[in-house]
Amino acid sequence: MNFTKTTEYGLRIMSYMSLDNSKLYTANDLFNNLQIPFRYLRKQLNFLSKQGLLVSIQGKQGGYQIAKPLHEITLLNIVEATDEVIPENKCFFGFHDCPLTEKCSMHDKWGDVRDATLEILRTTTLFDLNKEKCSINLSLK
Amino acid sequence: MNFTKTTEYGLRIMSYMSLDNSKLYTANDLFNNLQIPFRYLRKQLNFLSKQGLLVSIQGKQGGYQIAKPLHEITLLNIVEATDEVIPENKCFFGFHDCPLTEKCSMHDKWGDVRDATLEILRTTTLFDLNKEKCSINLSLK
DNA sequence: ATTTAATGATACCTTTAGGGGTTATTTAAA
DNA sequence: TTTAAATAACCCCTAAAGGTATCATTAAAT
Repeated sequence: MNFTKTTEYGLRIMSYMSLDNSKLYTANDLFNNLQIPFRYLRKQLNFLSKQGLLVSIQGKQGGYQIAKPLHEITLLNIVEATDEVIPENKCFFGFHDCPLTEKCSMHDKWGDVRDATLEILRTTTLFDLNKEKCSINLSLK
Repeated sequence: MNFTKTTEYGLRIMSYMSLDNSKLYTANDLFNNLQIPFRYLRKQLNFLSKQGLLVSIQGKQGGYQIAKPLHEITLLNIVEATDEVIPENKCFFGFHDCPLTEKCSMHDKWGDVRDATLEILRTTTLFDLNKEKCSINLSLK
């Protein structure tokens, strides 16, 4: 009942980099500021680049940068890139042939929660995160 | 962004057995009606018994039965028994030292979703599931 | 008493998420 | 043109979740 570490790291990386999306961040820089194991961070930066969320620049003075305008990247984009997203019609009890047309009490209740979750992920962009004061800086040691 | 299989199975088992909580269900019976691998099902029935959610009766004519009145078992009880409990104040970005007193936009938004999720799990009992028509039967092949 | 139909206990196997190590490749700067 | 600072690629290790196999124990029915 959580995001995977990979998704969590993905959200953390992208949100941190969105604080200044014109800047080129090195893996070392991110390692020093985020609480992510170095090798795993490297692997994931690579992955996020291949997914088109980051642009990577090789060589000396290289680094990573957010690939698109902040308002074009939603949290759902990040979650989808790093994990399987909850299918829209997933049965609460995990029956793969639970017909959505047949309503059980959990279908409705759970559907509401799932929809609310997805709605937030879908409508919140990296730009939105920084509109208001965000504690990302504060939350780092 | 899902329950674990173990939690999903737990919910499935308990909800199915709540259709008739006076009945003694054998592992074989449950295997024939739920879509859970037999050996794993056996292990989990054992586990749920130790957790006090089921009562097991050994020997010929034995089986499993829900341990308490249906209205005394919430979905959260089942989730907590089979998975790590969802922390109340978990930072969306997974920073373990993210201070809740400092508000970032995600803290509020995500907090609302998390609260709604927990509220449903906490307030829905096995009794509630069967108040309304439930498609559990229909969802089985 | 013996058989039989049930659960209990335990150890093992498999897959995958998370993490680590090493060597190549790129490119700006000396 | 060599060096240094960066990313890329590849392979391996570990722990935990999910799943399997086997044998022991219980207790009703014969």
